Amino acid sequence: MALRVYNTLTRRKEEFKTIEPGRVRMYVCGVTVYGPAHIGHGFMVLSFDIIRRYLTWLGYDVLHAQNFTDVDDKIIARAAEVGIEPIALANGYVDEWRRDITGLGVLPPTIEPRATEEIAGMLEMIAGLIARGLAYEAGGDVYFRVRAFEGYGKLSRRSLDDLLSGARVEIGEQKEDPLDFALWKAAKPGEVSWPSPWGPGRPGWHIECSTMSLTHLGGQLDIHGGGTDLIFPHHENEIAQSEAYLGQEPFARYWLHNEMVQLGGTKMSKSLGNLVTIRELLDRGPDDGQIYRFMVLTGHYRTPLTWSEESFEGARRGLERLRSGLRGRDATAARGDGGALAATLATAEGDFRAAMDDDFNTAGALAALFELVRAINRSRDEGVPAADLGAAQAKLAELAGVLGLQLESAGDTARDLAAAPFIELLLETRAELRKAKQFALSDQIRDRLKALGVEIEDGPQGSIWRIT
RNA sequence: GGCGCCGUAGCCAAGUGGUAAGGCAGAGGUCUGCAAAACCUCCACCAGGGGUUCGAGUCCCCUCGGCGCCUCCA
Repeated sequence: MALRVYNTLTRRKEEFKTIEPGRVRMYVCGVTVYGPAHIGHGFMVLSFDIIRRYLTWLGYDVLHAQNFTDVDDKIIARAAEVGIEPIALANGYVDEWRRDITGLGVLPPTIEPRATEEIAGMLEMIAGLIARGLAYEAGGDVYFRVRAFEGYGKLSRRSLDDLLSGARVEIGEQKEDPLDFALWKAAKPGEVSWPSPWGPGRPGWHIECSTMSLTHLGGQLDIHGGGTDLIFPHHENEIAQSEAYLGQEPFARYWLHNEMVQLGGTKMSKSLGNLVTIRELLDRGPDDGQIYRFMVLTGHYRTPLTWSEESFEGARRGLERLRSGLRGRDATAARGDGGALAATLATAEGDFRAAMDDDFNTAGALAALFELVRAINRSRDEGVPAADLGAAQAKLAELAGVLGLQLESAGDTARDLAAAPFIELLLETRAELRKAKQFALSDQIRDRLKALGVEIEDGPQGSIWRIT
């Protein structure tokens, strides 16, 4: 079974084949850093983090570039409001962004280019487009000549006539055609700017992604990702610039787009102001980043995610249940055999992979993991040998890790190692007390340990404990 | 208006044409000194109406409802 991905360009699922064997070049449009990131951005980075992790697990060497747009109209406007330099404002939100996505457990991209550090490459590309007759200078601005690029509209499935009705020309712009878009914008007096052959100015929004993917990923891409709201005009324009400049197509073999997060019936966005920031989410609890990831996993990246406290709480409980599979790793007396468990293990991994191979069907992958959890828990109750149980638990943790879920609590790995023998001692003592029907004392031990963050659960094979 | 997406149980949600995964919540049961957890069992006329087909949640058309994009957007 091979991986199949939904390609926005063709509007169908296609078998995934890389340009270079074993290597994936993936460029994902990042964010404009002029405000705090919200959970819609979180959905985007989580979606592509999961895709990246899965590709890596399949054995691909994944080059993952994700940019920061750190100069544009909104940044300049916001900086003026706050009274600081645009670059300083952008820097602050870049730092905040990195903290936020770390809190979501997202792997840092391989390459994180910033627009302001790539000006030279953009100038070269713009000059090249002018030389090819696909762009022109007008009053210090440079525009892309849309009608000179034959394939314009192929990603968003729009005709030039459709576009014309919605096109608009800002005052002061000297476009040849309303459809043309800016590659370079002349600086207004006092604005942050870079020197160029056409006078001081700054890059247009779209050119940065074309340049950075060319510079850092070497031209043609395997995957180009981003939110659906970027299909038009951003990605359409990137295609025009890149294919015109490179003289080859496709710019990207697979265009992957995540849907939008909904809040209160409409899209969550900065301009509408109806948003929950990632910071707010993470500040609520140390585990809320993982819970949000679980919530994302229960749906699909191409289906809108509706945020509600109710579904978030459902995700919290679901994640807890998934984690129940890792409880009581060493508490099993050898009894029974692990044959059934081993069989489920193989089935579950196969189901997991089949689901993920089908355009990253994470909900289906989770279902396979729950199947495994149930088998593990049943086996633990039955008293399967520790080695069989451990193998199944290791596989569960591995597959969950492919989705970016950390099932072991921090305490399972490091913090409690030193305390473990003492906790075991207390459990043995308590077992004696219970045998002697000294329930007041045994309950006291349970309560006191719980207050210290150690939860005891009595089961048919003895008691197990875990750090909460 | 143009280009698209979606409508599956109280909630979230998957679903290659062959009588519906999974999670949460709920009901009953097992285990247990108690608690918690776990385990077992139960819980869907797939928005509505036509059509194609031996057979449709799945394909086609229409209606109703929700959403996105149409040069700020993840």
